[in-house]
Amino acid sequence: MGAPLTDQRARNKQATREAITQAALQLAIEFGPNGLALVRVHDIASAAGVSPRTYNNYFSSREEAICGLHADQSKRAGEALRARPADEPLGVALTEAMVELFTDPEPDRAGLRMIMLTPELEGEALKAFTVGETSLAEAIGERTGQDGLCSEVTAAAVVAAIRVAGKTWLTPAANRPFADVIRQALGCVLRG
Amino acid sequence: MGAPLTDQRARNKQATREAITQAALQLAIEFGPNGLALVRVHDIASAAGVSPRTYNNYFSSREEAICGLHADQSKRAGEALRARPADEPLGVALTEAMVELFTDPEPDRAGLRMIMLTPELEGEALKAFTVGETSLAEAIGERTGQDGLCSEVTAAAVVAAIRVAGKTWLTPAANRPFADVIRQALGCVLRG
DNA sequence: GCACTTGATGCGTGACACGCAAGTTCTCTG
DNA sequence: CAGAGAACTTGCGTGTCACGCATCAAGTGC
Repeated sequence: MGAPLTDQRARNKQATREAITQAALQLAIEFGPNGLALVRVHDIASAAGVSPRTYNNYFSSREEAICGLHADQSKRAGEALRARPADEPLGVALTEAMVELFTDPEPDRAGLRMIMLTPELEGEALKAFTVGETSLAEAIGERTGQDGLCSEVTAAAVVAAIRVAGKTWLTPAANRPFADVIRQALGCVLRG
Repeated sequence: MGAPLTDQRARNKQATREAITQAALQLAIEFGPNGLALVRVHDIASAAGVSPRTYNNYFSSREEAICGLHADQSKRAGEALRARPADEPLGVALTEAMVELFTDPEPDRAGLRMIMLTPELEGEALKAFTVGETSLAEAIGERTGQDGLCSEVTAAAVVAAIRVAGKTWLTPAANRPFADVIRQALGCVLRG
C-alpha cells in the first residue's frame, strides 16, 4: 500500500482489483437488480480473468466487489477539497469539490441505479459512500481549523447530501445534470 | 403489519423478533468484535428459543440480526419529531426529538460499541441508521412544508450527525452524557 | 544470477440462505 | 361455538460461498 506506484506489483494488484470490480458491476447490471442472486462468483472471476479463489482474496462478498469502484471514488473526497483554492469559502469549496469529484466523468446511470436502488446492495452502497467521510473530515479540519467533531459532522452531512442527491438524480422525473442536483442538495445543509 | 396491535399474532411476531435480536446482540458482545465469526446461527436461535430455520425467516444474516434493535429504534425517528410541539422551531424540535429518542433509555455502551466499531458490522450498522431517514424526512416535510429534496437532505444530515455523535460518545476521552454530544453535533448542521 | 517476498491458484471443509412441505396456533364468520 | 382458512414455525434437502492451507509463479534486492 505504502509502496510507490512505480512498483510493478502494486500496479498489477490495482489492475486486478479494478478488473474484478468492473466485471462484477457489469454482470450485476446485465442480470438486473432482481436477478442479483443469479450472479455467481465464478462468473465474476472468469469475466475478470482470475480464479474464484483470487476473487475472494480481494473481496469477501459479491456486494463488496460490485460497489468497489464507487468506494474508490469516494475515498478521493479529501483530496478533491484540498484541490480547491484556499481562499474560497468552505461552502463553495465543498460544493465545487464534490461536483468535480462526482461529475468527472458523469456517473453511469445504470451503475449508480444498480448500486443505490438494489436492496441487497444497500449496506455496501452506504459503506462505499461513508468511506470518504474520514478523509473529507480531515481536509475540512485543515481548512477551517474548527472542532474535530464539527468537521466530522460536516463531512458526514455532505456525504449524506450527495447520497440523497444521487437518489434524486436517478428518479426519471428530474432529468437534469447531476451537478445541479448536487448544488441544490448541498445548499440545504451548507449555510456557513 | 397493518393489523392492529391487539392482534395476538403481531405481538408474538414482534416478541420473537426482539428475542432474536437481543440474543444475537448479547452473543456478539460476549464473543467480542474479533470473534464475531464464531457466533453461530444455531447459537443465536437456541438462545432466542427458536429454530435456526425460524431465525432466518426474520433475518438473512447475523449482521442484520445483531443490528435489528438499533434499526427498530431508528424507525421511530419520524414519530419522535411529530411528538414535539408544532410551534417549536425546526432545529429545536429536531434536536430534542433525537435526544429523547436516543437517550431513553441511555444506550448500552457495549452494544453500541459492538455495532459501530466492528468492521464486519459496518454496512448493517449504516443501514440501521439510515432506515430512519424516510420517516424523519416525511415528518420534517409535514412540519415545514419545504421542498421534498430539502427535507430528505436535512433528515439524512441529522441521522449522519447522530451517527458521528455516537462514535464520539464511544471514545473513552469524552465521557459525558450522550445527550450533550447529540446537541453539539446537531448544532453543527442545524442553523435554521 | 540467487535467495526472498508477495500474490495467484486448487482443494477441501464447514456454515449458511432458502425452497418446499408438513404441523401448529390464532382469527374470522356463519 | 365450531369449522374453514390464514399465518407462523419447523425439519429437511440443496446449492453456494467464505476461508484455511499448501503449492506455484512472478517480481525484487543483494
